Amino acid sequence: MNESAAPGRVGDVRRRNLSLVLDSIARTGDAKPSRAQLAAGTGLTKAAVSSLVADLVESGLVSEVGLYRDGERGRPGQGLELSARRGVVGMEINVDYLAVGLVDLGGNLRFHSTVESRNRGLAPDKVMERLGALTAEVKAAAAAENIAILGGGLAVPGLVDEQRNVVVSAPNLHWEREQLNPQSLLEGAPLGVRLSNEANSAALGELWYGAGQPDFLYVSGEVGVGGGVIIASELYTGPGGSAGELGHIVVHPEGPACSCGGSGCLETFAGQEAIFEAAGTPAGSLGERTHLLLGALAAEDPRATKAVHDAGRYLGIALASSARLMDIEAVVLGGHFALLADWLKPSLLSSLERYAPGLLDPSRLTVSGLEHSGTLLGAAGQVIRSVIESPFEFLLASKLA
Amino acid sequence: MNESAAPGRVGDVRRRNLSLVLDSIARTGDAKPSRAQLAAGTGLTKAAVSSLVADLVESGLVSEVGLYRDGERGRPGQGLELSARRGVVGMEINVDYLAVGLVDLGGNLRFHSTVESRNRGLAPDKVMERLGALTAEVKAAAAAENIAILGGGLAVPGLVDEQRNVVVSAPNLHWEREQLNPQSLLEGAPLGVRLSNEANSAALGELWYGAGQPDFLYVSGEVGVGGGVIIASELYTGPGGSAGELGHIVVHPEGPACSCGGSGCLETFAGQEAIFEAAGTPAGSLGERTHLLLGALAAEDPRATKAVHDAGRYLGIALASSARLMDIEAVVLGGHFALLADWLKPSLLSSLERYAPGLLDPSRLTVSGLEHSGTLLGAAGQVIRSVIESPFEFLLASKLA
DNA sequence: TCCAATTAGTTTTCAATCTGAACTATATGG
DNA sequence: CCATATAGTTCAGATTGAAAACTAATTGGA
Repeated sequence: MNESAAPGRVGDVRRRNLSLVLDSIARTGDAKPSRAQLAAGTGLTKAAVSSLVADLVESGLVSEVGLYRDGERGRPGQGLELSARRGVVGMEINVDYLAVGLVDLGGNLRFHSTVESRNRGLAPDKVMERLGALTAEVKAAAAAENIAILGGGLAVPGLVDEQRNVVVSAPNLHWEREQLNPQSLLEGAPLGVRLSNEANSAALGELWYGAGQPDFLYVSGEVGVGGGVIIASELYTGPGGSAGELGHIVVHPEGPACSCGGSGCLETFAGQEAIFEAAGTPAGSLGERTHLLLGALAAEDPRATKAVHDAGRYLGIALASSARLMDIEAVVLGGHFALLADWLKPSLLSSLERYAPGLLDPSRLTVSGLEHSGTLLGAAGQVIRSVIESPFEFLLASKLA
Repeated sequence: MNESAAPGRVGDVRRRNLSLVLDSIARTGDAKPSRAQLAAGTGLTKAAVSSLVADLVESGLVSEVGLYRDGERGRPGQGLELSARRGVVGMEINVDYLAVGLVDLGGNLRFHSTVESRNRGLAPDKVMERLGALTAEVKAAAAAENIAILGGGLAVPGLVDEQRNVVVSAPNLHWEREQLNPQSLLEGAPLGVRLSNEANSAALGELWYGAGQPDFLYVSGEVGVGGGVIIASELYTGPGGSAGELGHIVVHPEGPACSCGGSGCLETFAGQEAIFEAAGTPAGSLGERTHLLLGALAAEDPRATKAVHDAGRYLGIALASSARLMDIEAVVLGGHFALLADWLKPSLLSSLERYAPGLLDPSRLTVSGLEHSGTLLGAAGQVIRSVIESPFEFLLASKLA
């Protein structure tokens, strides 16, 4: 007999409805709904909502925030919101910097700190030590604002094994199969720390806290070219968890060799390194080179202009193929593609028009507005969403404690 | 307040468990499980399984098939199976032929008939009329075997709007926005007739009735190059329902114009027409040209060999990009790629190794064994699966009748 | 032949959970 | 100050699966 899914129990109904109510509160956001409004919005009876909300309030996930009035007759409702006294820490390790932030359950970035750190080639232990110093700042800020830290999310620029806390491969950090211990950054946080991929987290940040649309491809141009695929408001990770590798789509059969072992990959035409080299930007720190490149573009330097133009053309080819294959109708540019968007977009759009006419409406090619905090918000948001999607487990744990 | 998902009701538990039990019976297949075995397999109690099975038997979906013995002590169990007296009709409209089949709930193809029909450019009404004549044969066969027809699935080589029964675009039939009335083919069938895409149906047929694996990309080389993406044992259709368009991945930036309006698409290198032309196969019917091409390959004709070799090379590029983007680790070749597999595979594999080394294990590039019946099985299977996934609705309907 | 052992399946009691209706609580406005 | 309106709670009733006790059917050995 094949293994099957778990059987439905009567108690599952409550699990689902707890999540439904919590999600309703989260999505209503600033409007701070009453129990009666939740009943109307979810289709549950007032009786059921009252009982569910009682559990959520008792666990501390939801707070009552005074009476709700809108000038009409009748008894006023009690406004409800996700507790502003519970937070999750977002953390990011990138090639040239470390960043941390504190996000409350409502998705507000309550504290934020970034430090430059040349992490390329540095041992994971060393990087984690530096990150630990930064998280100490977050803990202090949380204590000062009386926010309990429930857990954390740590984003890294590479392929991760979330279950085992292993960075399988982060070529731009020169990390291969590195075992991390992210829990150590937040001892005692009940939900622990979840490791995630930087491009995926940025895509989720964009989904939940940025220009949310249910379906889009997020393109992350950091040192590598990464991508995050959002379908029906969920991250598509593929069977093995590494979907969205836009940087290694083949855009020219006779293209140069790529660090991945293949050849003709998008990254060899549109990665940061490739653009800097084609533009003739001298070696230096990322910040310096970016500054120089933007300056050259502003001065209409022909070499820099052509470099970015070509990158846009090949990015257009990769997006045309991706959009056809995955049926994607919207694209959000992040990372250095966001910085270069003004110079990149014309050739990108004309390339899309040449290789997949009519497929992608130009108005649906947008630039991320979250900048670097998108990754932090997404990394923390994954933990927040996991609570919203299964609050029952959280209630159990908080009842025991 | 945002619209939310439907609230959980106590009755949902039974919906889910009915499906769980039915699915368990379906997956156990020829082993014909007893109630006690189902209880062990699903995690439900014997009492619950008995009650659920009683409903399923009453509705006619499940039959008891005598006592189950395996030489051990104790009371023998009643074997259960999906009823062999209920069936679904699979139907296929393709460029050069029409096909119908009768599939019982257990997935057995009980009757099968194909006729040549040059449908390219023919009006949908005319084609549906011919198909109607063919379905009459199926109805007669079903009556003779005392099988009640529950519904049907109709696969066409194009993009469909399943909800509205519209063929949005089937370039190889020269159909654009054609409204069909598939229900008319099976008047009175309680589940109606579901319209679907041919490549997607073939992929699902492969999943359910062929070399089932939970994750793979099915490549359908009919007149166009189509694809079906199976992730976690489900068809991935994308937000708009048209994912898997492998034929229009850009494999060469300077490639020729494609019928889709783009250029450099895989279809211009590896579509049937492109291969026939490159191989120098003279014009004629599909059957004749295929026969000639296979003959030329067997005779090691250099032009034919090179044509197929090149097609394999570009197919490899498309698969490398797809595998990277969607994290796919297995590929099943169908349609004319299955026929050409012996000559295609070498260049395809070396191309994969060049553009995405190590990504796809050569042993996971396989050829479909279902041949043309895969599409029929998949088209019918979608209706069968819809019953297995929500039997509650079916029970309700059969109780009213 | 007959009974202990074993396995299949049913019946009964109980707890969880939602619905629906009746009820209480708290506001507005004439 | 009371009619009206809206928010929220309480309680009986229905559905459902779990758990345990029960009945049914078969084998094998005394």
